[in-house]
Amino acid sequence: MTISRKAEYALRAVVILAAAAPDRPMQIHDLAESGKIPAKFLEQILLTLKRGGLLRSKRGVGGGYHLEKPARQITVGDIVALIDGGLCHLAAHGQDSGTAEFPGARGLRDSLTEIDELVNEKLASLTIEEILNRDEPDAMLAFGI
Amino acid sequence: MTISRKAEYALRAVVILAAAAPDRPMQIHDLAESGKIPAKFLEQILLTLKRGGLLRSKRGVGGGYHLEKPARQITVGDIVALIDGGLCHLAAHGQDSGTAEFPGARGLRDSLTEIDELVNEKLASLTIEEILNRDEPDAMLAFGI
DNA sequence: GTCTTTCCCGACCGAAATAGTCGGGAATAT
DNA sequence: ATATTCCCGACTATTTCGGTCGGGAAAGAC
Repeated sequence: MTISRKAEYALRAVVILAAAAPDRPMQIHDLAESGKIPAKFLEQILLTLKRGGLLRSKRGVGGGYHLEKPARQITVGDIVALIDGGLCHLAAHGQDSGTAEFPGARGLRDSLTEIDELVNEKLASLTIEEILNRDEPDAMLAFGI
Repeated sequence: MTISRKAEYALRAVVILAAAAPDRPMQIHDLAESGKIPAKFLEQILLTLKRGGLLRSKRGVGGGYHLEKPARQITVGDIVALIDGGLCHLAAHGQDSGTAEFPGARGLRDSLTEIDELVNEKLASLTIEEILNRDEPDAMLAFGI
């Protein structure tokens, strides 16, 4: 029913990276500290995000992670899909769930699917950039925009 | 991330009961068969729904379950809340999750909470009656309404 | 009464998912 | 060389999920 803790850690990490200087990579250690995320666990997560094409990494001294693409092109949906494997499903417990046929069965399936789609659309349209802008509503004003 | 199977069983059961004759109670056994739900598991579920005030039961010969109130006054949200204990939460992993403070933390929380609320509103406004009507879109026409 | 039907209800249980940890290896820079 | 940093598979502990089991208690039927 909930987004996994792992996915939430992933979101935190990406948000932090998006807020940081885009040229300087940030190390797992620092990221873990800022986000209060177990470092070794975060390692796994970042790797997944990297494999998913959201992050880029660099090894050795001065290495670390940074975003692969601009924050406006990364959505919460992307991240959750990578980490939790697929998006939210209220309906669809797969194979047999559709098998049961009783009066109202179709209506039930359809109704849940509809809500499903709503959530997934929302997650897919919510970008990291929006989240950041939301955090400091007057940030843009401060920059005279 | 998903609605639990238990909650889906509960939904099926209530939908079936709503579609059945409102005066004659229906037994666990029959309900289990119609909904393809493990009988003993269903027993647990129905009991919870009863304690939650959604169903009423009668023991002995000719006993069974029926709705406590009309289908239009029972929502999917009611059922999910009773069975899964609380509604959907994308955000809010409770105690410590709010503790982490980094740039974007608030925006992240707020964004997730907003989607949360959207889903919960949807679930809370979707009634069993609507589900049933949806199943047979022309049922009302058939009755000359 | 007593017998049958039906719900009531707590305890238990195996499998899977969750939430990590561990220990080393491979690049990269100094 | 050697320190730093990511890479990566294997392992583990805990919790949740999805049930099962076995008896008890009420309400009629006879």
